[in-house]
Formats: sequence, structure tokens, C-alpha cells
Amino acid sequence: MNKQPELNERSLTLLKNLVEHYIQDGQPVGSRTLAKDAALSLSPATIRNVMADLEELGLVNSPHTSAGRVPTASGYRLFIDSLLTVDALTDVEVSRLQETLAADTGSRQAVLNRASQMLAELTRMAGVVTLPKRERVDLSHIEFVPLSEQRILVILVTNEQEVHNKIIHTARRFSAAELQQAANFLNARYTGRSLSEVRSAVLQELQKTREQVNQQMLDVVSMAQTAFTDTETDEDDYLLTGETNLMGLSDLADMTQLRALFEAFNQKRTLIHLLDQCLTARGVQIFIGEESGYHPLDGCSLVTAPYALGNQAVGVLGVIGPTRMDYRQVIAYVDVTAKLLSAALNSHEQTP
Amino acid sequence: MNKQPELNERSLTLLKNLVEHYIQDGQPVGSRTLAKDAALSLSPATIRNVMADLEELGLVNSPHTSAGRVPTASGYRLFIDSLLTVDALTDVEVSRLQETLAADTGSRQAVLNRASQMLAELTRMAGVVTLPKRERVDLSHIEFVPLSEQRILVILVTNEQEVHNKIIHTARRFSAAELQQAANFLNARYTGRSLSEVRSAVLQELQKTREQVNQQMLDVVSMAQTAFTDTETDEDDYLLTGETNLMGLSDLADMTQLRALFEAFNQKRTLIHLLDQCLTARGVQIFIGEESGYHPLDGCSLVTAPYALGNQAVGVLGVIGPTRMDYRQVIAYVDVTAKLLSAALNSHEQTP
DNA sequence: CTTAGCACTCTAACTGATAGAGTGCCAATC
DNA sequence: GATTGGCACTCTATCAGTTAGAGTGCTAAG
Repeated sequence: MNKQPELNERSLTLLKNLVEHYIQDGQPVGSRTLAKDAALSLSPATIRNVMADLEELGLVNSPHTSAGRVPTASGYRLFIDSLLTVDALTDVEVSRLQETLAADTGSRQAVLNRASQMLAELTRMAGVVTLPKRERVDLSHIEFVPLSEQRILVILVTNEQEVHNKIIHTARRFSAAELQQAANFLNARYTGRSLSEVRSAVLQELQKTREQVNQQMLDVVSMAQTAFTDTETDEDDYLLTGETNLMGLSDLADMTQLRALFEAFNQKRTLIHLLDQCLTARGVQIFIGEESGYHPLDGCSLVTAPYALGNQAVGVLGVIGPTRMDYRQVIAYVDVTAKLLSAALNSHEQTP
Repeated sequence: MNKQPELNERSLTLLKNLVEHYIQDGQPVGSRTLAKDAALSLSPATIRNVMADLEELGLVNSPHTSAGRVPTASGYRLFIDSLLTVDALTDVEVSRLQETLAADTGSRQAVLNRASQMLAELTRMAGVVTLPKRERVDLSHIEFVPLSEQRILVILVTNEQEVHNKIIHTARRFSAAELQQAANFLNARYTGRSLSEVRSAVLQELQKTREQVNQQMLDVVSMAQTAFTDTETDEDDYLLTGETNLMGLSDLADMTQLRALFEAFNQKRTLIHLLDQCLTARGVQIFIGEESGYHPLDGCSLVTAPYALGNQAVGVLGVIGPTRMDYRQVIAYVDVTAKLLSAALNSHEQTP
């Protein structure tokens, strides 16, 4: 393999044109078509030679002997990374989107949901928004409510607005007064501190108290310990809208494939894992086809961008659609939606 | 129209055979096929005459001139109401299902979800379970947590286990002590009584108190009033599983139809309304095809049965699938699942 | 390096022929 | 009068054969 084909300007331009054509029509594009529209006037024959090179590099593909060429995953990748120019949206459009998103009503969840719907509607594909990771969880208030014999309902208010409920079973019965006392103790002592701080503080308390052999105190502390464990791990979830847009896109007409995709949407677990990987990326990130290594997404691409709360990226939003999608448009929409969502959440945070 | 064709025994048997054949093969069934298997030995010609009668009555249908007959919605209806014999499941099967359902772990929601999954798995179609209507909602505990200036988090525990959160805005600022006092007052006075009782009692209190012109008390009561409104209307929802089973059923291969169906699943509102209608029915109820008057369900049937908590039917479960489904089997499964679910919920209730 | 030309391949679409299934109707039969 | 056998007719699915079009690969010439 001494022959290492160069990717000169011309080849790249041709690849770009090919991808753009294919994205528009969904048909394999032949040399004649490319010869016609390119600013560089070349004969079909020349183009065929270039195509042969591109095919050798694995950037394009022929479905059969005499059909035009189709970009491969690598072809899309090169196109997106080096050839694609994304136009910013007009100010008018941006502010229209902002209005939709920030329509003042609603909880944080409602805003996230609107973002997902907006993406789905704009792109006519599936929109997805992960729920924000609560990086710092501050204890606002804790309350114990006795249910039956040894069951106690723990109500945990964090970050001034999020409420968690948890039923715990205790070794012995606690009186209402005891519970009240325990809650008062914890509230007075730990309000405003982060949950992890509280957890370790309570643990220390446990050791200190053990020395003093105060049985009641020890009970309370060990109960609190139970209450604080695993409170954060609940909501690893996402909001998916417009999945049905994916039906009826000719690219995903394969029923079995579509079914696998929808089952994956229901499972959630693997997809959320994939989305989490996008959290650390700076801006828009794209998985093309099989790149994700996640089988149900074969034939699909995922375009994501993280959104922030404060200065910290806490969640990811994006669009799922067929590999043959209008990346230029989708990237622009995903990008601007992420920014608008960050803005909306932060302003919402300041004036609750 | 003086000719009113009789539906004699023979015609009914033939209809029954026809429906059963069609359910199995999905192919229009012709006179010869019917002539072969029927216990009553008739020639195809005779059967053709009967078929002509059935067609005139709108019970069967020919897709085109020379194809066999297919049952219409009315045909299915007659079949289900008068001709179908449902075998009870074997004890072994029932107890196997019971084990799956009652696998001791989990909240009530988890049990409902397992029921839905069980239905989906058994029938290979979509299973649906509505969340129970809380007919009687008893106050177990109420708590007020001050958030910021005039925002108060109300935590309402009902029926010993269900927790509702609600943020209310108040006219003036309340101190933590005041809130504590208010909660104590309400808990002491109203625990164990139904929410609607509490609501009206509080209202009376409001009037009585107004005469005594005790401002603080009045504030508390009016706040409680706010807290108790609209607490019940939240969860009209259902658990749907196995929707993806519907893809790939040849009967629903039509993309646009399938898409409408899935969109309806997402909307939830109309479907829940339809399901609510089944709540009052005694046992298994069936909507065939367009009977529901609900367009996205065209071509689908809905088989439901209510389930009970105590002696009161509080929810509905069922199966959604193509009109051409094995009703005998599905009805048996839906029926037994409803009974098992009722049993599981009630035993769960008694030994929490 | 580029281009024109040519042979070749593959697909999509149309055609016609055929077999099979099923009906409707009529006349014969029980 | 109900039932049946026979026959003509209709509709569908399928297969093979044909054609047109698009596109490629290769080669030789500019």
C-alpha cells in the first residue's frame, strides 16, 4: 500500500457536494450529477476517478455495481468535522425560540420538556433532554412522619425546592416526639450544607456518640444515616419527545430496526449512559451511525450539546434522527437551544 | 326488505369457524376451507349461500370479488358476545402468574407496572394499567416547610403512604413557629379523615373563626384551604408497556396508522378517558375497531377489566392489539390478571 | 492529468402469461 | 324447499422476459 491517496481541495469539495446532495435527495448520487452543479467544471469521468479514490479511503460506498455513491459513516464524519459550515440563526428566529422556551409558566421540568418538544418540532425528529444532574445538593429541610409500626416516611427538601420521599424501616419503634426531636436536631444543625457533608458529619456524630453510649441519640443518628443514603441516585432520566416523527422517515422504514430503537427508548439505561458521555464535551457533539457502538442506534445519528446551570454543565440535550439528516440545520438548532435553555434555567433560578 | 334472514344454529357455527380461522391465519377464508373442517359436513356451495346471507347482515366482508370472507366489526362483536367460549386457565398457570405479580418487592406502582408487563408479555401486544383512582383519600399527615419569603412547601401524606408536594404562595410571611403550630393543629384535628371532609371542615372553621376575628387563625385556615385544593387531580395516568410489540404485527403494518396510535399513547388524555368508561363495567369489556369512536384505535381492539381495591373498582387494566387477535386467550389473561392484581393489592394493603 | 468513448452491470418498471382461489348462479337432486 | 355439483367468470399473485436508464470501470487519446 505505497499509494497513499491525497485528499486535495478538489476531492474534498466533491465529497462535500456529494454529501449535500445525498442529504437532500436520499438517492445515491452519480458522477454526472456532481459534474453538473459543481463550480469546478469537471467531466463525469474525472469525477469517477476521484470517487474511486474516495471509495478506497472508505469515505463513500456503492450500494451496487451501477448506482451512484453514498457517504459512509467516515464520510459523514469528515464532512461534519472539516467541510460543514454552520450558519448562525437569524436574531428573529432566535428570539422567537426564546419566547417559546421561556414562556413564563411552569416548573423546571416543564421548561426542559418544552426544550425537548422544540427540538423535535424544529427538526421533525426526536428531541431528548436529560434531567439535570444535581451537582451540589443542599439540605433545606428534613422531616420524619411515622406511618405504621416501624415504617417511617422521610421527607427531604433539597435546594429550596426539590422534594424527595423515602420510606425506611427501623429497628425499633419511634414515638412522634422522638421523631420530631430528631428532625429538629438535624434541621438546626445541618440546614444549608450539602448532602455529602451532612452524610459524613452524621457518620462522625455516630462514632462520637457511641462513646457516650447515649442509646436514644444513637438510634436517631443511625436512622438519619439510612435516610441520607441513596437519595441522589434516583432521577437519571430523560425527556424524549417526537419519537413518532421517526416513523415514516423513509430512512428508518425497516420495522425491526425501528422497533429496536423504540425499545431502546423505553429501556433508557443505555441511552442515558451514552448521553452522559456528552456532558463533558464543550459544545455540539455528534455520533454518527454505528460510532456510538450502541446497536439500536445503527442508522441513526445523535447530535447533542450540554446545557449549563450556573457555570456548570449539568445536562445534555439533543436530537436523534436518521444518519441522513440535515446536519447544518440540526447542529444550529441544537446549539442555540442549549444556549437558550441554559439562559432560561439560570434566569429562572434567580427569580423563583 | 321483507326478507329478514334468520340466524340459525348453522349460520352461527359457520361464522364462529370463520372468525376462528381468520384469527389464526389472517387470510380471508373461503367456502372450501370452511367446508373441510366443520363438523357439519356441508358442500362449499351451501356455505357460499350462507356466506351471502352473513354478508347481507354486515357480519362478514369480501375484500374483493374473489377472495374469501373476513369478519367485520359487527361480526367480531357477535362472535365475542355469543359464540366465544373462554377456557379458564389451569391452576398451574394461574399460580405462576400470581408469583410473578406478587413478587414481594416494591411499591404499589411497581406491582401495577408488573401487571402491565405481564399482560404485554402474555399476549405479545400492548399492556395498559391505569393508576388507581383514589376514591377515598385519608389525611395521614400534613407538614409546612418554609422556603423563601412567601413560598411554602406543603407536604401532604395520604392513605398512610402516598406523598404529595405542593408549593403555595401566601399573602404574608409566616414564621417557622407559626407553620409548625398550624401543622400541629391540622394533624391533631383531622388525621384519619378524608380529604373532602377536611376541606369542608376547614371551610366551616374559616367562617366560625371570622366571627371571632382572630387574625392569625384566619391566616392559617385560609392557607390550609389553599393547601387542600386540587390535590387529587394530579395522577390521571396509565402505565403502558410492550407498545413496541405492536410494531411488526402484520395487521398494523401501515406506518401512518401505527404512528397515529403511538402519538395517541403519548397524548394519554383521550385514551384515559376511554379506559375510565370501562371502570363501571362488571367484568371484561371489549372495544372492537372503530367501536370506540376513537380514531387512532381504528383497526385495534381494546380488552379491559376493572381491578378492585377493597370492594371498590379503582382502576382498569387491559390489552391493546390488532382487531384480529386471539380473543379467547386475551380475555382469559385480562380477566385473571385483573383478579390477581386486585388480590395482590389488597393483601399488600393489609400487611404493609 | 484530463477527457471521451465504449462495454458492461444493475435496477426499476412494464408486459404478458399462467395458476390458483373463490365466487355467483343455475339446474339437478334429495 | 334445502342442498349440491358444475361451470363460467373474476381477481390476485407470481414468474419470466423485455426495455430504458443510470452509472461504473477501463482504455486510449488529447
